[in-house]
Amino acid sequence: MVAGETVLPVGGTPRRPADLAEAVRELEAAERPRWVWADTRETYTPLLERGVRVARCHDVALTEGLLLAYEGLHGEPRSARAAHARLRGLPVPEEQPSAAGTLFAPEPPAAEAVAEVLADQLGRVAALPEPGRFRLLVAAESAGALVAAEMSHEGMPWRKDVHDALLTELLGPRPVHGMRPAKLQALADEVAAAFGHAVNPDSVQQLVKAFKGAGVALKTTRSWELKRVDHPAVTPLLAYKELARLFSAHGWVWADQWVRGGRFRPEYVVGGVVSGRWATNGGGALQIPKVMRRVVMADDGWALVVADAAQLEPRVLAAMAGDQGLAGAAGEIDLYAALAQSFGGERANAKIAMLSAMYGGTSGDASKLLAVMRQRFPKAYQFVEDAAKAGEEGRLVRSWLGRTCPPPSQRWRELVSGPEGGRAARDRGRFTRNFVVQGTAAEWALALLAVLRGLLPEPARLVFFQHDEVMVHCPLEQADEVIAAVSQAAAEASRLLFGATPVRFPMEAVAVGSYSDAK
DNA sequence: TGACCAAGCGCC
DNA sequence: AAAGGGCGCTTGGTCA
Repeated sequence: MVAGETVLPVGGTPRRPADLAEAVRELEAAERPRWVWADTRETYTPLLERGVRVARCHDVALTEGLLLAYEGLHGEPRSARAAHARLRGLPVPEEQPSAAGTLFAPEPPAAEAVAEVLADQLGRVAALPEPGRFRLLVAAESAGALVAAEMSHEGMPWRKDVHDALLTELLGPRPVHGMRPAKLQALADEVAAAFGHAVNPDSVQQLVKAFKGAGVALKTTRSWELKRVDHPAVTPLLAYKELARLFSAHGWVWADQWVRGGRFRPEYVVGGVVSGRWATNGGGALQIPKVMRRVVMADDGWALVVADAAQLEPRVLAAMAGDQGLAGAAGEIDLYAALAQSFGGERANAKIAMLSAMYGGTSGDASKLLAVMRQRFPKAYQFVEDAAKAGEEGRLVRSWLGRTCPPPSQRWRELVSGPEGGRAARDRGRFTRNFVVQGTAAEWALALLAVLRGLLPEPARLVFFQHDEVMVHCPLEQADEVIAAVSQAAAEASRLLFGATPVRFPMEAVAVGSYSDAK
């Protein structure tokens, strides 16, 4: 083991065994400790490659990030090295943007340094007003890091042959490098023909110019704006845009880069979004077009169990705000239907009211419906209004477990006191209004993942997670057990976050052969 | 040539 | 079904 490698069980002595993976395997089997390490992906991935899995960990860097954000220091370097330097009053090293981009990765911090930072972190958590909630957040975030590393290792089943057939059907056969596929080229030619001259449909400038020449003034070439234009180029152009995106973002080149051995292996970035949602680094795993779902197929004799949390955000709001009326509606499977009677019997209006409250919408009937919401569900209404007000005033807001939004930038402070200040304030108000809901929904989903991971029978594996949706790949005969595990995990996640609440969090799972059959 | 930005659109 | 917030990614285009 390299000197300075940092793996230690909580309460134990730092260990530097000759064979790290074997040592972890043995200790895990004997004691099931909560492993502490500087960075889960770095340390856990090599363990997974040796077939070693662990149940629990404490990720020092992720925890530091959560604590710094809580302390109003969002964006400060959060690595274990940086945390240790801060603790010792030494100069804090710059955050490495990405290990891949650097020739010489910084030396990992010594186990003793990690132990010091851990002790400091536990102390900072204990001093918080709600230490129990924050501990749950730290545990969930760390469990998420385990899941992320495991999902990258396992990969999502991806049938390259089906993918190729789909692309060929939609675009024509794979073209030689640098050329457009036949159907894409045909659409580009149609666009050009409609204008009577050559136009590159990928160039905004050329398109705006061409439309101008045809007597059509466009502000943008967004598809919703094009749809309102009466010109023969519009239909082929819209078709072109849709297919061009498939070709460039999820086409053959993408597959060559990201799909190996029948698996798509993206790198997930835990806590990559300020609200606590995950991001991905390359591969666009969270933006797989719906039309491509048919390419995700279970292995022979296996099934995909797919589940998404229904109407998660309004349920989260109902539980957080402690609004009795709303919580009652959130006790039903269809929350919006249960709200309909409060909004003139219109389910659609109930939905607009809820979404406008959570996102700060103002369009159409929103203000009228919000007035109803304010009167019928005052605590829920007040909850998001308070979050918005805090944001507008430059204050911080926190999720249910304590994830904290970034403070306003210096630029924002300048803007707010200027002539356009109202706009900037309202923008931040919408952000913080949404943050408290989206952030809490994200931590509910993390808790679900953490629990579900522990309930899955061997050899079932989590293979995909997208904000409020999970996918498990398992042998056919385990499908029923996995489906039950999903709803059990949803119930447990709800209990962990909110204790006894009338709010239900339905998560109905289905077993399918192909992802496209899940909805 | 590479770095950077804006537009546009995919997902939740 | 919208509305809103959050992202990643590709292309074209500009600038040094």
